[in-house]
Amino acid sequence: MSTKDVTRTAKVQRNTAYEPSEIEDKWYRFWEENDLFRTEVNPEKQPHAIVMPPPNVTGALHMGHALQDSIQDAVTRIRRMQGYEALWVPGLDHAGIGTQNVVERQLKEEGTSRHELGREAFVERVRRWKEEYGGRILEQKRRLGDSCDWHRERYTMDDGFTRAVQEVFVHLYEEGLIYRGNYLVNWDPENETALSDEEVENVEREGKLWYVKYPIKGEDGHVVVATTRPETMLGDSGVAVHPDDERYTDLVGRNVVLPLLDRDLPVIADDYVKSEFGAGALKVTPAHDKNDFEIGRRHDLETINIMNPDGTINEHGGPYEGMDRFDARDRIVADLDALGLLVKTETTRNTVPISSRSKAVVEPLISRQWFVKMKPLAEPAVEAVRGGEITFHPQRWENEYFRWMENIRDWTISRQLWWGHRIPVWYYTTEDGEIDENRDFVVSVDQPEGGMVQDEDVLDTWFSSWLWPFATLGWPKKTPELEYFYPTSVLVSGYDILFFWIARMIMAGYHFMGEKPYGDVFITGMIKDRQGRWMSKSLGNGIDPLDMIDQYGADAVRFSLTVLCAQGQDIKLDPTKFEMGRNFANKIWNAFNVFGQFMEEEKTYRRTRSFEELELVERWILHRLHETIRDVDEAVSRYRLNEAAGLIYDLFWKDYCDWYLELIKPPFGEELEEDKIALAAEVYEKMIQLLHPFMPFITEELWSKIRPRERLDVCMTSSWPEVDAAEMDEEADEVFSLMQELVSGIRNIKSEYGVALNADIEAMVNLPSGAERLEEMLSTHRDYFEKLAGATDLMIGRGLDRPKACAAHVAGRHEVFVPLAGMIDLDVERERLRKEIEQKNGFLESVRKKLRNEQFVTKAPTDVVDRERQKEKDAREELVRLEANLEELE
RNA sequence: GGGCGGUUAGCUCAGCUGGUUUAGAGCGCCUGCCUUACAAGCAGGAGGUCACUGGUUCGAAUCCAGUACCGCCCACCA
Repeated sequence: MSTKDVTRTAKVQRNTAYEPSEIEDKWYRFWEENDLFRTEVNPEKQPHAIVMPPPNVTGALHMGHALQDSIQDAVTRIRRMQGYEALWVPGLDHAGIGTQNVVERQLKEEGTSRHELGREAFVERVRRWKEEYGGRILEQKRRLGDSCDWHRERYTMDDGFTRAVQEVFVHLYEEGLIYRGNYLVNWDPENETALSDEEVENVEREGKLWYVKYPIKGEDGHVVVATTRPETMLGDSGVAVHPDDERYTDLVGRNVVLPLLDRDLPVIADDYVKSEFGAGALKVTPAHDKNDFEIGRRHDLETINIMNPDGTINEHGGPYEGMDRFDARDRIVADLDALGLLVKTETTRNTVPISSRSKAVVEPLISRQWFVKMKPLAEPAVEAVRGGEITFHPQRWENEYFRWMENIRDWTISRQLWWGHRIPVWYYTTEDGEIDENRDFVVSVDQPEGGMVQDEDVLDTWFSSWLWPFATLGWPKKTPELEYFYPTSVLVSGYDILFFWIARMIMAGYHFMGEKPYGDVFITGMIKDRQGRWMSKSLGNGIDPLDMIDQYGADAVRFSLTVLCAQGQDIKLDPTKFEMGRNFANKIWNAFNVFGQFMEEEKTYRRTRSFEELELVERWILHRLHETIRDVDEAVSRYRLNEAAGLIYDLFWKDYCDWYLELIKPPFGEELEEDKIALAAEVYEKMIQLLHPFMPFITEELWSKIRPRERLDVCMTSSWPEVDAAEMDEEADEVFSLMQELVSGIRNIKSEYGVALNADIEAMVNLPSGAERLEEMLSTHRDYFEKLAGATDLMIGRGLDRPKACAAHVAGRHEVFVPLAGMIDLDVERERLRKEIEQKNGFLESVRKKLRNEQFVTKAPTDVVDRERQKEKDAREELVRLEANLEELE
């Protein structure tokens, strides 16, 4: 039976079992079809904007998205309810290498390749692929309940974005911040493209260190060099030793002979060489090692590139030409061994650079690429964070940011791919159609002159996504949106893309907008598996959020993730964690029935009593509600959403359900008074609002049931609850808390004596003299003791005599006696009391210790001391009572 | 080699600017309840020398220093 078909009898509002799937799609469609996520430039309202980290077009929803979206959506929904014009910009990233690989794999299955297709056809193919499959992830995000403004969905390769990217390139070039040159770059032989430093992972691996003899030219003897990559010797152009190394002083300036190729290599002296490493001599391969490149430059050594883009050895490799680099390595080692030139082989651990995309070993290779000078961009971005204009949450990430920014290196932005933004650089051609290297290139968005050809390369994907916060709002056009929503409010992302994206956006923001892209950066932890490992396809340890939504409901998934998301800590996740959220959703759902079952359809229940006229538990629950609203606001303002969610959870479950509802609930067969329904619904409604940002679907459904509504009166656009000091009541809080303790005391006694919780019993509440007001308040609510503890025969008074055979519970200066005729086991009771006395004594002793300490009494603030004194007094009185009770039993 | 994070109940984790914290939650465990909102629940309970060693302080799970183990990030040692 679906919720829509709930039987509507005279008493109408009764929920059937909670079934998330029955309400989630319905409400999402409602919100979207009624354009409720839509934002506009509205000068009447304060803007609040979040840009969604754009997922890859090839991507599928994973737990990281679910976590980050839960947070972004919660913040967006809170702000919307608080009256902000709350924009959350969705979008997609074209993901150059990733997407190209996906389509290439597809082509391979079809028995063809991109090269067979040709560039134009291939790009068209990718475009079609994107139309068909791309952006499925955004569909999936709708199932989470993301309240993005879909009208503003952007794509890093849409027309506007493409324009923005090209203009940025031209702009930076004109400023002298983009340059082209031949440098040693990270080369991915698998994808045959250059990579930025950030795209290279350094992985520690077991490796080998080979010691090789290089014979000295013209005499016997040799120099021993050590290498982890023997194949690079084909490109050696020198051997370096330390200038102070006396072993080699004579050799400097002379030549050694490169084995296998019989090439002469000069021996040079350079500070870089560490004499204590290996034999103290270093083979220098300028074309294939960063340090060697520098040494080569210093000593004017030849740069010999021995490798083809696909990782095979090229014509400079002599007999090894055409071999794969790793085959060549094996062969060279064997050949050296055969020649007696291999001294020894050691195993070592060394770090190997790996392409983060293809996982292929990255090769340092000389090639002509485009670079961005980063230092000038970094400076204002560093200043912004240092000066507090941008704040990271948690703040410790700022250190990581500074460390990277302060050591920033130039950014290799050209990629030898087909899928991506073409570099807006144009070349003149010679008569045979080749690029004319003798004429200067032209940097321009549009083709400057007929016949000129555009640079073949595309730009690093991040070169477009770093513009995300303003390009999504229309930049480079000066749009009203840009004016209104920029700078955005907060960026929510994981630390894995701190350098790739977050830092670069800050640089781009200042450089192109002259202003920060966002004021706060919320860095989430990463989702790991139960054992703390990264979730990955290869390990098969991923948890699919869509499965979890099917199983537990989107609200449960969101709520659980939010609670688990504490201050940047990684989350070790396993599916049972979602039970917490599901159980809570179920609780919320069922709690409605307690009063809902008495509500008549199409009737609005409005409280008629003033606050003063309410009964104790009602004043108390309102007090707790407003306290919670206050605390939630405070937590949210500091981005402590886990705390906010926890506060509401406790209020709803511990206070509202366990105490308040239990007390107002009428006995079976009786009605709930209208005015009580009204208050129950009032508090429930406020809690539903507080919960809505975290659990949007269930709250929306229940919102619609609490009272008759206009069609568009939905929870998501309702006004965020506000603290009402007039409905806070410290006295009610104190008295009710005491009542709770006394009830717990009675329950404990019943449980210890094996008396059923619902069994009727007699009880006496004994109050200290002078507590007339308290006595009166408790007496007015003697039914509380009956309902919650089964104390049907209750006496409340001051200075009461302790009955003979009874169990007692002491609560400060108050106590409750439970006469259990014929049931009291003196031993059990003595044991109970002794245990309590012992505990209390320990506590009293710890308090007294403090008070005996003169330093404490004189130095600690008076309110702290007073509090300790009060504690001592209370504990003493409590002990007196406990002991008196014990004596009665002796 | 530098830097960061973690170490709190059987498990997973909260615990903010030091003082109502002889420390909380969820799960698990024990006892009793199918009490007409909810067994995805209710009531009661057990369980912790807050990793270790020092220090600061009247007072430390909380601040500082060091140690140990676990994890992460960065770095050009062939």
